[in-house]
Amino acid sequence: MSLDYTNSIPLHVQLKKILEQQIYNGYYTEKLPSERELMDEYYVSRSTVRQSIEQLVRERVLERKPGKGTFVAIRTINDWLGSLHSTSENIEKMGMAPGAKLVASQEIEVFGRLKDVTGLDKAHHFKRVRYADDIPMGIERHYYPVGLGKKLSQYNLDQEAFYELLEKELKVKTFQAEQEIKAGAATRNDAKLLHILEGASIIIAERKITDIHGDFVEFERAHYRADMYSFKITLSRNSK
Amino acid sequence: MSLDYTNSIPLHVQLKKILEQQIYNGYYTEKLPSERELMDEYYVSRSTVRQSIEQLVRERVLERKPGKGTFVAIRTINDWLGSLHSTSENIEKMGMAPGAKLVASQEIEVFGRLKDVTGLDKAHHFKRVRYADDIPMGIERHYYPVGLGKKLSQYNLDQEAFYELLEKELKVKTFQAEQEIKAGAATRNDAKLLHILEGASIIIAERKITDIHGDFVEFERAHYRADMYSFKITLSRNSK
DNA sequence: AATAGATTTGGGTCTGTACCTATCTATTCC
DNA sequence: GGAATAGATAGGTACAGACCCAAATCTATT
Repeated sequence: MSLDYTNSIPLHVQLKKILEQQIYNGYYTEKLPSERELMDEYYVSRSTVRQSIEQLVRERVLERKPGKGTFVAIRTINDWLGSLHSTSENIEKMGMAPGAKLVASQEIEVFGRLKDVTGLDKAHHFKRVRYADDIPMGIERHYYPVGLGKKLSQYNLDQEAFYELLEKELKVKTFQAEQEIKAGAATRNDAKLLHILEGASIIIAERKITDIHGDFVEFERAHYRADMYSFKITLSRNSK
Repeated sequence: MSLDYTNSIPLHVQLKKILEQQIYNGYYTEKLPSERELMDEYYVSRSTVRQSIEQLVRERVLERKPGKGTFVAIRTINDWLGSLHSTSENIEKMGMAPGAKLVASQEIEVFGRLKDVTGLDKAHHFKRVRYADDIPMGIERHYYPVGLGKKLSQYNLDQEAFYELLEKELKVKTFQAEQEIKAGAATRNDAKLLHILEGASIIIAERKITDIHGDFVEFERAHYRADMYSFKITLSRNSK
């Protein structure tokens, strides 16, 4: 691929798109050519190359290491989801051991709201209980396309793995997450699993994750004990 | 103020800091000098000036307008808080009219957790009920340093104003917000105001806002009806 | 064989220059 | 008076060259 000099689209924008593509297509997975090499490859000046790369660094797609080179930034899904998901770390800070137990894994028919959100007819459903030490803290229900679910079900899910599996083992390229946080009351079933009273307050987090192409990857609905779980977010005026 | 050429701190970083200072000190409130003027003022090249400005544009402190100039970006507090606070807009989208009613405004002694968070002994406390059409939706409790509270209490707070007042009238330069979202149960008092049953699920949002110097500005604790209110957040891998 | 020093490679900073397009204003010509 | 045009101003793009720091590697001396 090469740049179109007659096009009115700035060269650094064109180059940025090309590099981005090559990264997401897996052509570059680690180290990129040096800035000077890219100059020669695309017949542009170093500042143009640098402008393209700067963009991608800003968007956290690339990382620069002085003296070494420019690298594809490998951010785990938890890195960017982490800004929200934080409270499981808090549990660790409190000196408690986080854990999880798989209580269900099956293919199901999908209908209602779940069908609207996911766009699926059938889904693979995983149900896990989350623990802090031995205290049940929340119930997580994960829904995946059947193909993906089948693959996932071959792993041992009695751990904190899910997202790591998606990324590292199954090479799913997650991209965007929409999250909604609300409150509700525990059903009888919830209550039993969480060792709380039926009707007690729970905090409900729903999350839909899509990949780079906008395709559905996962829907999660989690019910947490209100007395054990909260979400923390820090916002800053200049989003440094 | 001028740049230190002997210093090992890059010129564009030094310049950035100077500009940032001047903005936050109110020296620049609208239009900045042109890039070429800044070149002459600080004896640096245009690209260095541009680098400094680019940084600030990225952090949403400045805005560039081709053919016009570079301007201080005037973002209201709701612009950046908005990424979370969203559901009051949802109510508007549902065709309902948002409203508020002040039910208390007084100076109080502060203790316990509130004292820890705010670092105050006394505070001014405002209590408001939020409505969607005529349905009570949430109770907001705002706590301010007494001086600020006194000023605020002179305005008509039976509206959606608070943050606009802080910014436009009182010129408070808010900067950072820490927000925590959890669930809880309605107290008898809550229940009465919200027209729900005692013990019903509510969603609790606590927010602490500090200014540029890290000084405390506001603490808010809001109780929303779980069936009327939720928080939505969209996260993206490359935070474009 | 070990280590101090030079070399190479790579990003970081900075200058100067040139020309582009967007905006606004003042002037000129119907 | 109103439309077309020419400047002036401001940011946007792009190039070339120079020199600085960081990291890794090679090399020569101890």
